[in-house]
Amino acid sequence: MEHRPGRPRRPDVDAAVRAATVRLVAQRGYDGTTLDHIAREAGVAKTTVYRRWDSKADLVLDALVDVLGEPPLPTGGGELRETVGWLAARIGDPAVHQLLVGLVGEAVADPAVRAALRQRIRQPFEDRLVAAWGAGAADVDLAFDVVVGSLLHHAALAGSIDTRVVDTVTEVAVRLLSGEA
Amino acid sequence: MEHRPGRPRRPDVDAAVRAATVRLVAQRGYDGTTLDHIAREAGVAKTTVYRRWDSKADLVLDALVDVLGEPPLPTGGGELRETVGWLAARIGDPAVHQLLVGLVGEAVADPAVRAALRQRIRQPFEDRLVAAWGAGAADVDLAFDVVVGSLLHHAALAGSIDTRVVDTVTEVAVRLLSGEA
Amino acid sequence: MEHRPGRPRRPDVDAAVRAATVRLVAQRGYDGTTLDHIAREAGVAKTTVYRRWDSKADLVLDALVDVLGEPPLPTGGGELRETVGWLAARIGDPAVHQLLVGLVGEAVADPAVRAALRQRIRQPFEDRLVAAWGAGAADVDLAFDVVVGSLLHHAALAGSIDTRVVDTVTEVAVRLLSGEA
Amino acid sequence: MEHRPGRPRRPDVDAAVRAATVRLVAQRGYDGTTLDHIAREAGVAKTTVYRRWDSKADLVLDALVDVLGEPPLPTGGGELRETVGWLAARIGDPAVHQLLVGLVGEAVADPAVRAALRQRIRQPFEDRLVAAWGAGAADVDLAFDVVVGSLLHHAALAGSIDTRVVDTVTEVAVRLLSGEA
DNA sequence: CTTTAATCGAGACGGTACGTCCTGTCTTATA
DNA sequence: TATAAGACAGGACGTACCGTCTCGATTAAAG
Repeated sequence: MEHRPGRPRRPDVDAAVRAATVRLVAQRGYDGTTLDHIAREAGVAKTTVYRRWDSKADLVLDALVDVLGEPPLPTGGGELRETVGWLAARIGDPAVHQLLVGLVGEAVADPAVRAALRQRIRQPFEDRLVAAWGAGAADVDLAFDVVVGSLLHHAALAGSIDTRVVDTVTEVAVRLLSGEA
Repeated sequence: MEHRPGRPRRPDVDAAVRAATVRLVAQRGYDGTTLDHIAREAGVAKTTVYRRWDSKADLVLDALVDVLGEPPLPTGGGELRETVGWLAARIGDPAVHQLLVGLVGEAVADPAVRAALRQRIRQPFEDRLVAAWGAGAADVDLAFDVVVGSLLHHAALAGSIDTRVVDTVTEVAVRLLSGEA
Repeated sequence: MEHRPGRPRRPDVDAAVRAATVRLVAQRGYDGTTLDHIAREAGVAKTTVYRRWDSKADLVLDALVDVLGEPPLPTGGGELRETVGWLAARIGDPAVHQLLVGLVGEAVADPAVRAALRQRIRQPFEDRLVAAWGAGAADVDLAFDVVVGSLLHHAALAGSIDTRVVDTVTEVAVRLLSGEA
Repeated sequence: MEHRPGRPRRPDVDAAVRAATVRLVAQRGYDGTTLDHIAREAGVAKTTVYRRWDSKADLVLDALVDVLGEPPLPTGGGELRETVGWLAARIGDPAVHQLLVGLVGEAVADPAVRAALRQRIRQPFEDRLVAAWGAGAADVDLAFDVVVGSLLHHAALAGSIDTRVVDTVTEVAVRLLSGEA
């Protein structure tokens, strides 16, 4: 039980700021959301936000990890479709795809965001599937890109996500992972 | 042969500005590229750019349409794979995916960009496939989203595009369009 | 009659910003006056202020030169007392000493402000006396420092300026300049 | 011999903090000196500084009183010129005028600083002269403002203090106090 | 050959977000 | 109670970018 010197950070701030971030980005998009606005919404000074996260991208990624949740544990047979379906459904959540599409935009120009996105979003998903199914890492990466990329792009062009598309994309990814490609 | 009164527009400006846009966005990304910078690079005043395009998004879309080119005409049998493969290969061009990913980011917040992207990028592709193959518009849209979305997302997370991925994604899309889904 | 290219600067902005600066600094002091506040008060964007003046000190000095006015022209005999008395009276104006004391504070740390203060405030006064009276530049500088310094310090410690002090300081300076020191 | 409950204050802290303040303000000026910086330089936590002094101005004033020292005791005839000359010479010390000019800047906007400056800097000087010489308080105040104000202003515009100026100003003040005005 | 009308270059302008800095207050554990 | 360490609120700073505007100068066709 270690004690670091100095005043401890307020324990509720992280959650409040993340929640404000999710709420505002879902409403107004990544670029339309100001750090000043997030701070005010969370009832916190802007300096406090910058003390805990290095940048807007860092904060949004953290909020995304939080709101995304963890892939379900394998519960018997058929968990492949279950896991992939869970991912597709999560992307369907407007909060999730708004946060994600903003980060993808940053990732193009910033290798650090790129790496963080791979490690904190794609990796847990990959770990689960590799462990439970013995799938190849490269195949899982591809399936992930197909599910997330297709649905994100669909959402960007259509404004929302059609359930039929979710199902079809899930089907495609499952087939890719089953080695039928 | 119509003549509007007043000084005619310099005929070479459009091409120069588009070329500067492609070059700069490919190098520095969408957000990292300034309109002042584009204008200077093209040897033109910022006013001239805004007289011809309504906004940064409008200009970038135009530059993208230009650099993307047109889907190849059907040349006999097998043009389905040919057309889809052409699209996938074009996304592999760094200039293309840099321009596109910036626009997708804008599209999320701006319905006008959304509509323009659908009409000027996806529509020509769809028209070609529907005309030549009798495919359903909804299926073509889906295939388009899978190809473009998957590859864009792959590029965003990896920094570049792997040829193996291009091939696999093409295969998946062709299968979707062949009605085997 | 030269024409520089580009949109000409709005001709009324300089005066409006200077006036706002004088008004606000007189009320709230140098440190208590924000550039945002000045801009808003002048009905102008902050960027416009920064385009015309390099820094807060630069702007305040300009406003001071404006509100200080010019030493009176010699009108016959006795203009020595007249000129010195004019200076002392101007320092008595709250706007003048508020602006000035702020600049003196900056001058201590910033040689550029120091030089500007010497050139734009003290020089015109010195020129007048040297030209009309043949006084030595060093003596005039000293007299200037005594008048301005004493009254500024008096104002800083008392909160306002006593007329008796103005008269005595004027007397001292005149005597210094008359060569009786 | 009173004992207050709790841990006693470290006895060396006051001196260390005052010394750090003098050193840093002399080097970088009042505004250029941070309380964080002072604390670090003194090897002390910022909290400790704020427990002992109410504000930056309060601390700097205290450091100034310390570094200024006390006017010399009358040693027979001629102590008027001696006392005034001592004051003028002390202002010539860069540390003294850097600290002082910063405080004068604060005094303009803050009546508390004004009062403290009068009481802790000017009062001892006044007391000495009134007691030993029977001079009027108003005259002493004026002489003080002339000496301090003139030299401070001279230093601010010139960057340093010329000895000739110190002598002349001393002379002027002595004459003012001798009732020859 | 003058008028008319639109273009171009150059740069000012409003508005808004950025990320940094500093003061003074606070909250812990430890002495 | 003092201290070290550091979190926190609040607010100013100066910079950057977008899209609009206002000029003078240019260029062609129309009168």
